Amino acid sequence: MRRYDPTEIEPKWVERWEAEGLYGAAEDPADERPRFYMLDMFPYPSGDLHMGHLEAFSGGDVIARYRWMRGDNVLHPIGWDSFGLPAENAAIRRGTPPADWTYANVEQQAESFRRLGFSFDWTRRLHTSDPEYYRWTQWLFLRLFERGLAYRKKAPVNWCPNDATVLANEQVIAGACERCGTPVERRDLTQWFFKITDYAQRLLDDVDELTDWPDRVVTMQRNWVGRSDGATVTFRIDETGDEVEIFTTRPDTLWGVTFFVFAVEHPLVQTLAERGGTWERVRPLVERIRSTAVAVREVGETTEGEPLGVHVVNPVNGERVPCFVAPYVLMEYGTGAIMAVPAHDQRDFEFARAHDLPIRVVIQPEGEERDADAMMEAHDHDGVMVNSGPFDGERSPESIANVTAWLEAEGRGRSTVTYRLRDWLISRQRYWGAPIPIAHCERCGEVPVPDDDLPVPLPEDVDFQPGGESPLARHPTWKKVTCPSCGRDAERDTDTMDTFVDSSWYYFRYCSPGYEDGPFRREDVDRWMPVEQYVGGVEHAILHLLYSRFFTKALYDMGLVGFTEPFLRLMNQGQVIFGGASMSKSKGNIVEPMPLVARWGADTARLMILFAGPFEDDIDWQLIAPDPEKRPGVTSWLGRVFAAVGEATEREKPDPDGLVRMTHRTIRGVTEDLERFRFNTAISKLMVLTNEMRSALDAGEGARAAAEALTSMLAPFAPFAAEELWREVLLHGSSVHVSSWPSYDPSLAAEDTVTLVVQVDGKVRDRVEVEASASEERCREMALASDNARRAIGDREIRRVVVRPPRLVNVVTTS
RNA sequence: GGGCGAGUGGCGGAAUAUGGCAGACGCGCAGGAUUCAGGUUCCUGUCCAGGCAACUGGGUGGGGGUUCAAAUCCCCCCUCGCCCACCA
Repeated sequence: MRRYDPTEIEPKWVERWEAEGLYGAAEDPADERPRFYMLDMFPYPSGDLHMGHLEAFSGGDVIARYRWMRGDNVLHPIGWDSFGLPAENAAIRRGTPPADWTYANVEQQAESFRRLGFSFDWTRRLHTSDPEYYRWTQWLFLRLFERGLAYRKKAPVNWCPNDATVLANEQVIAGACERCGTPVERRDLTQWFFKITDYAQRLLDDVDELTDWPDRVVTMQRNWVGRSDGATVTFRIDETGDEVEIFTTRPDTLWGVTFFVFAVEHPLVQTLAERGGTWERVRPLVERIRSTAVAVREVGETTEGEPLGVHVVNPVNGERVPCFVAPYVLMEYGTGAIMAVPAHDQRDFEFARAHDLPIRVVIQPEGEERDADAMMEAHDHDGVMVNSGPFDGERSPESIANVTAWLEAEGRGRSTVTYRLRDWLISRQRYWGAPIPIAHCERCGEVPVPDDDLPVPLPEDVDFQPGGESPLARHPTWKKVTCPSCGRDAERDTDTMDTFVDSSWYYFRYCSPGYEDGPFRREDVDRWMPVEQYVGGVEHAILHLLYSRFFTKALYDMGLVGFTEPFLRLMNQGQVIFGGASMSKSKGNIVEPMPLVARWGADTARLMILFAGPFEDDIDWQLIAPDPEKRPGVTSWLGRVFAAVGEATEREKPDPDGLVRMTHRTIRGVTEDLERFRFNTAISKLMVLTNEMRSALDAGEGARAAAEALTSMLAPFAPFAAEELWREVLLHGSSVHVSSWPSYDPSLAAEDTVTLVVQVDGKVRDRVEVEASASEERCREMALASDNARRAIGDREIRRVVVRPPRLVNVVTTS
């Protein structure tokens, strides 16, 4: 009999599978198998693989292998999201180029992936930091630029005055620079944006197609786009005659306006304050808020603010109300000015109370009398309009539409839709990213680099130390170019692109690896995509997925692809944590999978993490980690599988009837579980089958058919052990991973006898074996014949007998 | 503040989609066999209380409801987690 020794068998199969080229997706047009694109979110090469990678990629690999065995032509590619800030930080720390650190980590992760036995098609491997990849990132930028979807405008950035450098939000810790601890300031720089807001409505509408995405991700996408329906209303400044627009979702509260508030950045603030004679008091507030870095500006005092000394006239009733400037009004949303209705908006309410401003109730909740003086909080729900001139008595929410229609008819306002979504700021004042392929010419302005000149390469002789401008801007010669349009001296744009741009299209590139005439071939992409199954962390539930959806829609509009949503099904694995907290270097609680693999094998590591619980749930490694001195439970199970399959091959006898039925039931159950990502219960069913085989073998029976089926079903989960058994013990000529998924006979999978539960008044009193086909009448008889049931009934009268054949009978008595 | 999700043995979890035997499967633990010993492997037991047992009673965060029947459906509350948060 063969002992199970993972460290001996696993490296052998890694070599043989690669030599056999087992996992390539077939591009033969005559191949009529259904295509299945199984996409894992590609990793960032920040070191060796961590437990999160193990879980995510193990899940993806199970699906890919299962689909192969179901007869699909599977595309299961791998690549690296290899641009980004950590490489630059490592470069500063170690004084080596970001590329060295990055590609060393990539190689280590690639080696670990191989050792884990993932079924990747390595011929499609990509890295976003390779010139042959970012060439096409730049090409796509230019296509967006041509269509007006990439543009520049001023935007605030986080600035460290000590390092003289721009900081990403993640580099700002508690309002200070993560490197030197200096408080971060705000600066306004000209930045590149993608006009994702043009797609806001489509991004919202099309989530309805994403029926196989987790609900919470769909909800997050919806909330992030954040559509608000309301009205724009124009107010006039009494003292100056300036007109100011506001946006409101509650035009039905217009008669309750008792003051008016501007954002500190609003362009009229200084003029109005000077006119109102308040600039002396307003100025410090404005300057303080304006210089506060974005990453630092938090939810503050709702009541902070200063009067401007001027008034606006309410267009619905001609009332004159005072104007304020306050940080609780944001320039980025709506119009940067609001009408304040303290009776019906909590923030306005708090501000009014703090500044002793009047509060007027104009929406009464049904059947109540609200007294403004007695109110403890705003009433922001539905109700009946009062004190609202012609609209008294109207009920919200219908009143909102009526008031809006009236505003439009009267020319005092218009129906407006506002989105929370902002344009995507894609420029980074950083080195390790794809350079923005634009030249700045004094005469011609922003001039795109011609496609034939792509890629705009990153220079290698660069100073990474912080200070002054970005590393590319400091380079002595790199930025000097001749204008592609007029031929005069011009300068390259020295910003690089957000790494989210790189990751917004990588799944298209996998379809056309090495293609040199574009980012991808349309027929390749239309053949393989949309992605059938996408697997990755929920931390990408918003940005990465939204940006990818935006890219796909933009590419569709350009005629480059034939579909508008990139990912049909999405599955988010849970996080792997330790001791209730996320693993991190600073906490020193990182557990890496590869030492576990070295000791017990990849199959053990994969099974441990997949058996630990539902795929979407978090796993606390501290709770499932075995005693390091002891053999993990799943390893012992594989040992028992080896023993059982080995013994089964030595038997001449056929499988006993009970084992045959169990085998068919297991095939049915595991198949159903795999369709629903229920890896933990699938594995438990395989364990049950193993136990059943053991019993049969111990009873001197055969188990050969069960051994074949078990080995097949084990293949997606423990590919090495299954392959060893398949080829070396069951002696098949080719790999289990290209064999067929076992099928089941429904009549054999059905149970022949079942346990009939006999209840009296809802309490279980007996269990009786009946044939699965037992009739209602037969079940009733069996139940009433039960001694235990009769004893429980006693002398009480039977009022009713509920029969659910063949599983349950409930005898209801008079008690 | 808003949104979403989750609370089941000593532990991870199963049963929740479709109301019908709560605790599958595994870990751990206890006892036994093998072993010089540790580890390995195998067998038995393991929700709580009472009982030698048959069995009886209780039990899925708390409270209420619907139902012959609720871990599962409905309402209220508590706790925890995640996401978004001055969005007018």
